[in-house]
Amino acid sequence: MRIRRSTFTPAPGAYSGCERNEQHFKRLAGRKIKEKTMTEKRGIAPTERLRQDKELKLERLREAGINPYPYRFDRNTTTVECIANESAWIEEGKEVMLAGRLMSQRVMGKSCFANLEDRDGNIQIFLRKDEIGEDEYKRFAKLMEVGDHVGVRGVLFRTRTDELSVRVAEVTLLGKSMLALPEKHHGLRDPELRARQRYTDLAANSDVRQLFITRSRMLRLIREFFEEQGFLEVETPVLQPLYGGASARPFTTQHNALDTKLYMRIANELYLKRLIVGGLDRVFEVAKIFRNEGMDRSHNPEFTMLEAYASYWDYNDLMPFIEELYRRLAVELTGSAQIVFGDHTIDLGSPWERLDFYDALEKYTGRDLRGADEEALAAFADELSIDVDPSWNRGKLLDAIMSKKVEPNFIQPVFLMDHPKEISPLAKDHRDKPGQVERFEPFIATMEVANAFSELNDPAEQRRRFEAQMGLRAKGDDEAQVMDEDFIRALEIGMPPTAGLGIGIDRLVMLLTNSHHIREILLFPMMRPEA
RNA sequence: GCGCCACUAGCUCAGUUGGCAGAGCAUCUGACUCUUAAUCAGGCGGUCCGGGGUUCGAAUCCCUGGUGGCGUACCA
Repeated sequence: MRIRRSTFTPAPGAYSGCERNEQHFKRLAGRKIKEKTMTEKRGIAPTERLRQDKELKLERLREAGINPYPYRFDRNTTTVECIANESAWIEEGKEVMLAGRLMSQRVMGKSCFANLEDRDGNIQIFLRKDEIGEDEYKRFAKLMEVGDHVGVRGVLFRTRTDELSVRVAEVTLLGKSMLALPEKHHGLRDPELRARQRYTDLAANSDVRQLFITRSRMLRLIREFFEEQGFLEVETPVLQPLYGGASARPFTTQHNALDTKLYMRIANELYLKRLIVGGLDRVFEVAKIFRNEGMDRSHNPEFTMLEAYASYWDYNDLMPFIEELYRRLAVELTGSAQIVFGDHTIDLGSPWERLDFYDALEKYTGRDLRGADEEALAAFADELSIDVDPSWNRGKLLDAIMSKKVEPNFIQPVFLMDHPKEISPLAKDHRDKPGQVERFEPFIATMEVANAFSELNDPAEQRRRFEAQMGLRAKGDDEAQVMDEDFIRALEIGMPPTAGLGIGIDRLVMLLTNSHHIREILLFPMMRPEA
């Protein structure tokens, strides 16, 4: 903890019993001694002074018989409802009871303006000494301050400068703030502090609250969409004895009672397909996924992925399905199927381009790689100044060339289709294209936003694919998938033709909120622990 | 991982060639009954990220450690 840079040190005893905070207070205590000696010459340190001011206010409130942390408040409306019903409520003289955080306070002798902010909005409140009484007025002006939670009772009116306001008859302190809120004009900017202290970020920056409200609405719309189409929402294990369904390194953990190693899931694919085998027909899950890999602007070690499986569909059914879903989300959340992302305007409305994997490579590299063998691909990758790992096979090489030379061109939505079999161990062979599978990945703004295929349901073929993966693993590819005998048994029980889909929820939120870092759209992104 | 950049008051930021550490907001005191980044007057507030070095003198130059940002690599 870099104490010097942090205003937001909790009150001693506030979280007693928490080891981290005990350490924290030890440091604070050490610091106080140091500052006391400084006080003699230079006065009191700002964090200490702010705390002392606030503690004095608390004490005075208690002396006046006010509980600074009361139990509840009966609000009968919100700021947004006040704005929406303004004229009717002014006319009928409706008494409104609002609760929120005090975000500004302008005291002018015997009258005072302030702003009250709740989750969705902000409204000005107005207090006069001769209307609420001297004691209550003084308490509000002197002992309540920006950051405090307050409740007010009053009526709506328009000020002389024509701003909708609440003429307050009674003000109630609902929760005293003991630490200063960030500067009111600029808010909290430091990206590290914003992520580490999301509570402060949310309190200080209303646009951040709006973004996470949008994320929540998006998830609700997605659930509605899948349910309309007859999908059943299910839950599958996070802790798994075998991990599978994707190529990635897992987090490992230990179950004490079973004395066994467990993995945090890197995908839920194999479990959802077991449910299709069992006859649940159409299922989906909004799943927290964990991958033990690097972090950057579009990767967090834990992230949210939606996976869905539909019996009797193939991957051709999923393309219009995804187009419709994304278009609807854009329209509902941004008001238009044309969304702005950075410098680009992206059209989610019209049918998306469909591009065969090898055609895409040819289009952007000028080379037809369909028949190219491993050696030729390695040479070509080298030519394109791609760092080639000698352990890479044909599939990895193709994938690397695709990532480096082709994907950066995918600004407008495109379905990249029919991937090489080598990099798709769970997808069904393409019905017409030997060596390729029935798979597609939609790209938008160069981000891979989903992954879908006609699911492989032939148990013998699935076994051969797993065996090929195990071969890669033996050669040192620690992302290769592992054999799952129980999954093979499930396929032997019998899986109908099925189409499967995975959607990266976080990336979709980034797209629809024009956010360019995953940290911006996760409430609590992974951060290095505070030292 | 690697490369480049940043770190100054609680917050947002200035700080010239190496020469006394600055502003706004917040906080405190006073004035003010329609303000709204309220205003006006006055006051308090600093481990210039930590450690080491060069120098008469370091926020500033050098070395080193920490944290973060951007780019790059693997991945969704």
